[in-house]
Amino acid sequence: MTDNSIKAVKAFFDDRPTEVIAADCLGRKLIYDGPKGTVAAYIVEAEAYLGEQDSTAHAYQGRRTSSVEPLYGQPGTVYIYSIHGRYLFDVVTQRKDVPQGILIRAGEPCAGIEIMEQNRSKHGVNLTNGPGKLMEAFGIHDMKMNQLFVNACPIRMDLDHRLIPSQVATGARIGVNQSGPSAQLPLRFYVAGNPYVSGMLKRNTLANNGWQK
DNA sequence: ATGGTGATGACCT
DNA sequence: GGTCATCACCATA
Repeated sequence: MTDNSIKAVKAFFDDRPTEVIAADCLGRKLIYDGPKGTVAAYIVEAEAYLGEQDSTAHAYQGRRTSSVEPLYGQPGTVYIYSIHGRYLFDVVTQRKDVPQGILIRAGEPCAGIEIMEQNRSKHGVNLTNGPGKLMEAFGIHDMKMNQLFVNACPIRMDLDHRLIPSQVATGARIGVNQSGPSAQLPLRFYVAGNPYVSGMLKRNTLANNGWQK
């Protein structure tokens, strides 16, 4: 976690539409330096949340309570929240006071798989094919990193080495409030055919897990 | 006291 | 393997 990588990550999460950033996260390596060792996964699914004008977003209509305050921080700020007794991991996009962000929903493990199996008591796709599962696999089960900064805390993104999806698929976001106007927007992005995408059916998986060769 | 951006296991095919 | 009802967790109010 050098100053350089902090700068790079901040630039990555700034100055582009949030949906572009979400799609560009696919294939990026998410790393966590935890107490049991280093674990990492290639991001295979991410969703964009467009803040004040997005009826599914925590900051809809400018809602600004202490719980959503991290969303108003610098690009690259970590926003962790709990739901259904799980912890979900977001990264803030856009400049300060523009409360947009992306939710990382799933990843393909690439390091520390034994640690993840231990943390999850599961194996295979069930390790990381959901937002809560991914965090549990990483061994993150509190909000200590909430409001910290990617690459300046034990969660890092490696922007130098990545996989390229053969095809990026889009769809409506999962589990969002259906009552508002934004519910059906195609702001969910995932690697087509990757078995670690949440809800991915076996019959729809592709060769090479949907990555370019 | 409340409710939500999930996950599980039972049951069916 | 796929579908669905049910679960209880914890942060916030």
